[in-house]
Amino acid sequence: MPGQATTEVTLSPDSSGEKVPIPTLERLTTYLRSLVEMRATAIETVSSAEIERSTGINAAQFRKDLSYFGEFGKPGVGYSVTELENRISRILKIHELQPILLIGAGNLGAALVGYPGLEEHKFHIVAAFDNSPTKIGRRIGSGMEVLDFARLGEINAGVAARMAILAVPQNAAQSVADVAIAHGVRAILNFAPVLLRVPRHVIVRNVSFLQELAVLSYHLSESGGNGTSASGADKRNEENRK
Amino acid sequence: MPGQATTEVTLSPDSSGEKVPIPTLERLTTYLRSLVEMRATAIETVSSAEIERSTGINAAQFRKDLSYFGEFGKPGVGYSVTELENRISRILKIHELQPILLIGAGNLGAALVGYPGLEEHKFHIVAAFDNSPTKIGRRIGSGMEVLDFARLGEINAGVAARMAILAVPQNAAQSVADVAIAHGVRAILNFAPVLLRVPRHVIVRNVSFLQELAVLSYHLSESGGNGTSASGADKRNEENRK
DNA sequence: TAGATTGTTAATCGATTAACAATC
DNA sequence: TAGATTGTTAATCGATTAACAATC
Repeated sequence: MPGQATTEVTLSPDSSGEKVPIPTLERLTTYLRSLVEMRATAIETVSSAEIERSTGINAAQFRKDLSYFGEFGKPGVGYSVTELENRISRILKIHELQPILLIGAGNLGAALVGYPGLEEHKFHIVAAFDNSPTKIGRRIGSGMEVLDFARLGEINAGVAARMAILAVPQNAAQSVADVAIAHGVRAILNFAPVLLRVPRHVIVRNVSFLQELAVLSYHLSESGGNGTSASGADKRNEENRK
Repeated sequence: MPGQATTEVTLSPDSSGEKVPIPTLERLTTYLRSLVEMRATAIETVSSAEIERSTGINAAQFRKDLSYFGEFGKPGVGYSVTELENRISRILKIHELQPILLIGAGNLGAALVGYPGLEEHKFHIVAAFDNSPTKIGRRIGSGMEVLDFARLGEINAGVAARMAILAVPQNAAQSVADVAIAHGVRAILNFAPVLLRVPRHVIVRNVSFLQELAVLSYHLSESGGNGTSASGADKRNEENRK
């Protein structure tokens, strides 16, 4: 159970001294989304069984996930929607604006700047960079000017962002990451299909459309022309209506 | 080991009758990418140790992953780069063009149509749909016309795509998915932050930027505001696992 | 042959789920 | 109180990794 070979942060993930599994963190956003919806519908209290119904995530899983961070509910009653929402936001550090640098202002970069969910969750793209003269000076999203990538250091000295989104071509990704890291970036969301080599204190998450499509493609061929069903894709996609 | 409570496809994932883990499928694309690069460098043979170096994925993991699909290498020698590349492509059914419908022609949709990796891996977006009059008739990517979503059935009767990418707003996602499924779509890559309820024979994969950012945000706060790294300056990397 | 590297089994590690005592 | 639902422990399930006999 406790420490083994790995890096071991042991900064107390919150209450218990246990390391929080990544899948747990991923699910927290799902709970959050559900809670926001419930609040919008003026629902005040929610049980783990109701969370299961609305998110597809097992109720025991939900309770276990929360247990890494303390106690949140009242036995026999459930959870306060607003309180739980607040606490999860704090756990994920998205209760306050989180400044982010966007590097790469192509189609994908533009899509991200315009993505409505970001601001809603307090993720704030504070600057967009590109190194192409045809893009520098143009505006993407709702009026954000694309800056010369060469100015990243100068700009980040002011805004002090620790997160960056890399939406650059494969061959540029590593060198761009190096520069970003040199100027204080410590967490990278990488859209380029490359293994980024980074110092130990930097965290990288990769998003790969191709990977997702390939998994679908495989299952499509597996379940054959007939409908044998491929057991669970990702979530629990049972249920139908209509 | 063999059958238990789950759905159990038992259509032979390929050689062994075992169910292939999703993480294995995800890694196959990574291997593929690496192999393509090696072929470009005229490397003819590769060992699992070399795969580990280039992808960051454990050599035993690589061999185990392949074992679900048969035997690929020669003991003492390694794997033929081109042969392995071909076989993985076939496993993922991306050795031949895979037609895909794009639904939602906003920024994100446009980014996907323009994404160079797609065609490279034989994923072919054959039609793009939207229901907004301001988008219908316009062209995205390199000249693909945006069609009225109402025409999806008609169009898919011709192209017979089984995969769809959903890049629509949250509130439209479910109804759009229903329509797509009614017209033959059986695999969905969903970018909207919603739990899609679909019939059992349909597979969904979700891509959530927010989830990824949240995980980064959490870790950022965990590893502390100060620089934990007492050691070396900037570079000298460590590999980045998952 | 000697050295290298595979494919696979077994050991480990980690995550999910079921079960239940505690408690509102 | 009786019923509901939590938080947590224990059981299960699944995935990763190490180890090694087989073999080129």
